[in-house]
Amino acid sequence: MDVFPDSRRANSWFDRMQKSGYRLTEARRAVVDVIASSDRILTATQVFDQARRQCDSLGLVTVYRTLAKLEELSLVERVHQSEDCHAYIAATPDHQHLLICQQCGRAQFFSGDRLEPLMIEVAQTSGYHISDHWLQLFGLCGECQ
Amino acid sequence: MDVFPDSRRANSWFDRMQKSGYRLTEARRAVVDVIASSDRILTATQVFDQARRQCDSLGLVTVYRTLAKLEELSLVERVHQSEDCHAYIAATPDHQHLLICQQCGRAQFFSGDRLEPLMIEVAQTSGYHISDHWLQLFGLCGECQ
DNA sequence: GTGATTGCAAAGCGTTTGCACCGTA
DNA sequence: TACGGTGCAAACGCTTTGCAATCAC
Repeated sequence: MDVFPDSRRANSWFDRMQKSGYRLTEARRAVVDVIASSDRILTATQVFDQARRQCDSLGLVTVYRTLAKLEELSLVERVHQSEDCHAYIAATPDHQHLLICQQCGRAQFFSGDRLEPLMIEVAQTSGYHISDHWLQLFGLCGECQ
Repeated sequence: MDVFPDSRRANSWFDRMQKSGYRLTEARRAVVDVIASSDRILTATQVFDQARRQCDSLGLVTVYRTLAKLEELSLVERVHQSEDCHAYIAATPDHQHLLICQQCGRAQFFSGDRLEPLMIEVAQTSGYHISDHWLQLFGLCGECQ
């Protein structure tokens, strides 16, 4: 299911964090383990609930602070949906786009959009200088159909 | 700049609201006038500040309630950006995509994406049933470059 | 040892709700 | 006149901050 074996991704994140000067605490390990191994988008509270099984002294505040650091290191990205913009998912190193199951939150990245021609056309007709784009697909995953 | 002359759009919204059983009050007129005539994305507070010039008894609560009704009638849609998901803009009747200036919030819709082939391909490789898509471009408008 | 990290409690922010008064239809 | 709409104040939920205790390095 996951391209990245769970523990391997978590370990690579620990490395990155340590190299960036962050200490490895039990609380951070728990939070990282949860997000790095999840194939679904998760809210801070969902991360908290799951990570608490592994570190029962964990506070919600630490989840927020760890998420902020992971986002800063581009290891995690925030996911926007029409009603809810408070979910997170493990990021891909290259700029890819998300496909999200609206029922269970299972998500995967895809690439291969050919938006360049459209972006050039829109830039010309609008006079805007376009620097970024966002593409996201929504639907139902195999198990939720 | 606007496809739709400001007052004409506002008036068509008043019609729609009245036909849906909503009363036309001074407060609603002020809120509608602001959003219908703006070529920028606006937060509830920005709508409030601008509409208050026209209706000085206006409360922020009424702005939220009016925005909810306009959204329900598909006259207004919520705009998401990476950091901020609290803006609104006059909607287009057909499903189009947004181009937003990251500096001033000026925005315009565009059409002509050719995402069908990509969506079919992603659906096949992922096993998802895709029902919706989101495309948004970000950059700087002519005046902000 | 020392400075980063933690959890708690409290504050902050945008948004929603309860309610009595007001104004449209 | 009836009842939908209003503004105020208070409540709400999520997130951030202040702080003293704790723990990784």
